[in-house]
Amino acid sequence: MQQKKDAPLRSDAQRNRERILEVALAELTRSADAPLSSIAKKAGVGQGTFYRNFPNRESLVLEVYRYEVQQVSDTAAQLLETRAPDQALREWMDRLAQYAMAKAGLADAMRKATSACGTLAGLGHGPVTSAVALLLKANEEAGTIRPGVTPDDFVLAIAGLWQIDPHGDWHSRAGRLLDLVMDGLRAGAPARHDTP
Amino acid sequence: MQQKKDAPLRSDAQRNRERILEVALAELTRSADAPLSSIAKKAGVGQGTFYRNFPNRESLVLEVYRYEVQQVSDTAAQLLETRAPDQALREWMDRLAQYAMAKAGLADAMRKATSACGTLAGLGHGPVTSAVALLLKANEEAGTIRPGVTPDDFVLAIAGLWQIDPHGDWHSRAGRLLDLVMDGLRAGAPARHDTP
DNA sequence: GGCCTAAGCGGACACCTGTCCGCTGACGTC
DNA sequence: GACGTCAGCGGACAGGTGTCCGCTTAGGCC
Repeated sequence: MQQKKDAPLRSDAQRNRERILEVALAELTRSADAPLSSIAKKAGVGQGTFYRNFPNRESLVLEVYRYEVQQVSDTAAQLLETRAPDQALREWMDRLAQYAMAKAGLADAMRKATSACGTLAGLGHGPVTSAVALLLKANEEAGTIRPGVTPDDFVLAIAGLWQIDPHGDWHSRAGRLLDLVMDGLRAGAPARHDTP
Repeated sequence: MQQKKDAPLRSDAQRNRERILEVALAELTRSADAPLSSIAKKAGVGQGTFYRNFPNRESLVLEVYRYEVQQVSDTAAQLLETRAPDQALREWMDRLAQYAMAKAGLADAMRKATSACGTLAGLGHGPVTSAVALLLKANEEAGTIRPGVTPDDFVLAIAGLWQIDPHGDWHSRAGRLLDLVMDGLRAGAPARHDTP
């Protein structure tokens, strides 16, 4: 299906793109701010080729970690199946934080992508947005959060995540932040949240 | 008093610094991402001089807008005199947002400063931190917010502010974010918030 | 198999940030 | 007012991002 967009790629172009991603994964894992030019060189392509495939660092990082991002996004639906909506949401945020901290440079890319087009359109209106929308909808319907919260609101609210230093005690800092956000979302919820 | 730190500056150095700030205000107002090198050139100083005074973009921006930042910070105390603590806090956030949006590049500098040293130490542990601490303390004592919130927590919570595009309808987006944060802070407050 | 053509290549280049270091001139001393 | 010294100067430079454009070559066509 998405072949429609990939098919027109010439075979050598395809190979180049994959080689870049391969090298990028290795280099970015080694150092989150590895020079793009060196990635291009190690992949054996020119600057031009590189930048035609990935106009900037975020787009590269986002693509490199696309699989991971997809996974996190998919988690949303799974959590909703086994948890109360609000617990699912809270837990999903934790996973998101975990990934952001684990994958060097991902948080940064997320941040830039968030502020990119003024809103989270930067994420290509991608899987993350869908996941957030899903979770918010489930919670709104269950009456566990205030009505009317948009994915955009949500992404802004957790923006602090992308600023947390992955070294240091990110876990505690992120936890406090997410608890606070969660409480904010709960405020004004129609349903009493004294779930037994 | 603070002469202690300024006095050792040689007269010509002092003049240079001021000329840089002067030019920077003009250039940054014109375009938030004016090249630092061009600011240096227009101020008639070398790169070295420039960077010795301001090691990076944020430090320049923060200094250029220091007066404004100081003003916002001072507002905290004033608001506390005439408003209930929680209203003072909420209103202060609004002012902060307003300044961040009005002064091109300030938000960016704030963001970088925030994530700089892992925590908000980047702000030089400056007036903003003090203002936040003051507001939080007043609210905690009044029982209008949950106890134990640190300035660091707060700054992380409002991090979304620095991502909002100053064009577009920042006012609405910021308002929604800050309302949410405020509700989050209120959650778990010891006092009923039906202040008469 | 040779040819055509445009998709794709890749390196030179423009521009920016931040560093380094030999030189200069401000200011205390006499 | 001459002088020595070191704080401060400033421009060259290293390194990174992103752009541009003449050349190459994959792949359809005859």
